[in-house]
Amino acid sequence: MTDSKIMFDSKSKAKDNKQSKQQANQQAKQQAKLPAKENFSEWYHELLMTAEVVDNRYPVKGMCVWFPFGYAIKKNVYAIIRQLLDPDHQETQFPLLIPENEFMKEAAHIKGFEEEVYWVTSGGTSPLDVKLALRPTSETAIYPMFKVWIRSHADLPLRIYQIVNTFRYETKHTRPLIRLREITSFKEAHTVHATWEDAAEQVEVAIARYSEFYRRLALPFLVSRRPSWDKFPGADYTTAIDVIMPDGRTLQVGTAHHLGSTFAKTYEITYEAENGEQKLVSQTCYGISERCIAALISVHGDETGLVLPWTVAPTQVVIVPILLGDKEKVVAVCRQIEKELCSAQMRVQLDTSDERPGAKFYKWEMKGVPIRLEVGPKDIEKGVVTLVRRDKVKKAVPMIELVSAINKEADELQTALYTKAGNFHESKVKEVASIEQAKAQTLVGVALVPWCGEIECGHNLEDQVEANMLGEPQYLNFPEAACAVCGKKSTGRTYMARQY
RNA sequence: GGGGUUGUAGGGUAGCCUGGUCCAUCCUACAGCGUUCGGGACGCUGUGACCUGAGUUCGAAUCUCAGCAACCCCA
Repeated sequence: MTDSKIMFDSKSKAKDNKQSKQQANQQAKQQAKLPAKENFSEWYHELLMTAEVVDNRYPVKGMCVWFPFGYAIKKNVYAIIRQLLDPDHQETQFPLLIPENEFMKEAAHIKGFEEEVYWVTSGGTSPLDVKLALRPTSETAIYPMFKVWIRSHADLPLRIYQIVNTFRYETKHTRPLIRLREITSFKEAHTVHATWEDAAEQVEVAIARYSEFYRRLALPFLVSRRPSWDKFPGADYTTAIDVIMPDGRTLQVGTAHHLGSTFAKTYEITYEAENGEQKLVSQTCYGISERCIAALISVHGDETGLVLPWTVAPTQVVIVPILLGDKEKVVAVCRQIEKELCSAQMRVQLDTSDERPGAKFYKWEMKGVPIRLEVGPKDIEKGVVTLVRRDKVKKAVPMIELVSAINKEADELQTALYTKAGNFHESKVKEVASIEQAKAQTLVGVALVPWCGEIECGHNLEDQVEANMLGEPQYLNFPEAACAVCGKKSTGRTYMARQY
């Protein structure tokens, strides 16, 4: 009797357990989805981990580990940069360590970086005679060599670039890929020219290349001339590219600096002109870092995970077999398709793991794979493949036209991504007339504010609007309007935003 | 630069307030076996954690201090 009671009890308990387990299961599945993108910060951090882009658990502040998958994205993205620069730039590599005496030569430059430099002060147990800086950027490493390399006008223009890690002791809050103490993938180009005008032209070339780069990533951006108080330390002027993030703040994802002859004077970089005269060179430098990946991920991603453009996706097509009926035949057909797509130069993955199809769908959507193919008995019977784009467009395509159909869908996906991103971008930039309007707009996006160009008015704007000035929009013309501070009429404008 | 919150298996969590019930809960992930497979399968078995250091105490995941790290808000 007691036995039966115990049995009853344990049985009902087991039933309760099962129910609560199912509930917990459902809950866990809900939680497995990413947080809403409106909650940008949380969404961003979780996506980086779940999609395996970077691992922020490395035990040094501001330093991340690239997961192999994230690294694969990075390689593909940087392949585009290389492709755009290689025709007239030479890739090179300079040392990480810079001797203190070289680093300390250029006063304006030092002032901009001195609080952010890591120093190597000893070798083993012996203190170093000359301290060594970990490059926060490489001007002071490269330019002493330029002095040695450049002799005559025939050596100019000189254009080099390197993709290296740099170190900055950031005191502000660090964020994966956005604000790091070790920037792992700083692409810095350095060019040397005979005249100031040639260098100015090179800045335009740089911006054009970067524009093309971001177009290929389907990312809309703003180009602006940074205000004088926010230019690169030692530069004549700085032109920058910013992307608007989902929360309306802007991320600086590219800069091009006209260095004039500031560094040329300091490092005595001169050339012999055709008339035999020794002249100072004019220089530029321009850079892009892994922030471009942060922008890529943030702008295109959604609550299901990454959304990657075709050109940079580590896996472009995933094939998911639906193992029903004649399983061996399904797998055989999948292998055939895999082979065909590989020979069409696509990055293909056939997922034969023993998860169920649904689980695979979620997994590869998290990874941002542009195109998924589902192949099951029904498809085979009809001679088709079920094709699903990452933006959820789904159709059956005949097996014989598969390669061309995929190429077409990849193109359309790219267009769709760009359109979507473009609409978002447009919706986030607004012309305003007053400080109050600018203040309201910068809480949600970017304000385009009339500005006479006076430094005093500029500082005033930043103080009163409580946002940063990105600077004057480039390649755009505006009608006359009254400066939001002093009321003076001009055609000048500035973008204002809260910046990352 | 200023303020705040937090640190428990690979990830997410319960326990902390009020020290002993905890060789630490649950979900997920992972490993093995079997049954499954057109949108996150199930059963059985198994692996895995109290950030670091010092202190208080008979006794610390729990209290105190410091360090390291992460996140949020403001400038």
